[in-house]
Parts: sequence; structure tokens; C-alpha cells
Amino acid sequence: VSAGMDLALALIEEDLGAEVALAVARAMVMYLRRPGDQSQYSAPLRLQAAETPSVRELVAWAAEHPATDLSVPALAQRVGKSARHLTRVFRKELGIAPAEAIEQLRLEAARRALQQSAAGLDEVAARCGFGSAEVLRRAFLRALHVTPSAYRARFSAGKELAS
DNA sequence: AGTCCACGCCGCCAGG
DNA sequence: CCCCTGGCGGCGTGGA
Repeated sequence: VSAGMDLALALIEEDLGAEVALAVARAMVMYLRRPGDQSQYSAPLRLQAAETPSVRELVAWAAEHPATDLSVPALAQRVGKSARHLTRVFRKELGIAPAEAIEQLRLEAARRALQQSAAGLDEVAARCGFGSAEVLRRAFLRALHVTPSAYRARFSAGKELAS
């Protein structure tokens, strides 16, 4: 089962047969609830393995609009449910709370922006929904244990240096 | 370095 | 009885 899921997620990661792979991953969603962080797979795809369609769509939409208001009340209103219920469903299906999921989505967006663009940290922060470069920096340190600039430098220096 | 405040989480209870 | 849903209150966390 674990191997199957790894395969599925690998397929997703390679963007090959993503639809089938996502279906498999979705069926095995319970195995996605692991305690540790640092999954080798991207947060947007992993979080879109939710069973409930509304949650899945909400995550997908949020991943595409990281700079908008993604507060819990705002998310709840978007799907027509209460904040309480949304929190409960996130916990049940994804193993994490809404705010944490949003944080992961934004972090992922920032990672991509740092790698694929030359935008300044202020702009990266703004585009990815972080209030400021400082907020972005703190989030990076918390989740990845590196500063945004250090993260970017790692890639401009060459991937062989990344661990 | 310390304080304050807004936000978010979740246990619990109630109603459908 | 079970599941879904929402409100409330206390508590923890992190940004200002």
C-alpha cells in the first residue's frame, strides 16, 4: 500500500497520469496523515487528496490564489459552512487545521517564486499572501529552517549543493 | 525583552 | 442511535 501510494504520488509529481494517480492517492488518504513534516511531495497536490469535493476544490482554489484573504472565516464562507465545521473536516481528512494547510500552500508558492523568478522578497511575500518580507522570513524559518534568501541562493548555486 | 491583541484551534454541548 | 452541523468558551500562538 505504501509503495502504491509512493508510486501514485511520484506520478503526480511527474505530472504523468495525474488524474489516476490522484484518485489512488485520495483512496489512500488516511496514509497521508503522518506526524512529521517535510514531505517530499508538494503541499498543493498532497492536500488535494481530500475526500470531500468542496474541501478538495477549496484547496485547489486557494493554491491558485495565495494572495487573497484565506482566513478561516473567509474559507468557510466560500464553501458555505461554518468555521467550526471546516476546521473539523480539515482535521479529519487532511490531519491538519485550515490555517496550517493555507500556510503550506503559501510556502509552496513562495518556494516556486524564489526559484523561478528574480522578484524581490517584498514582492514574493505579497504575491504569496504573506503580509511582509518579515512574515515570509519567519514562516520559512519555522517550516524549512532557512531564510528565503538562503533558500534561493541554494538553487542559484546549483542543485547538487542541496541536501 | 516584555506586553498586548487578534486569530485560530478544539473540546464540549445542542439541534437537526 | 448515529452522523452532520454550528455556536461558545478557554487556551495557545504569533505578529505588532
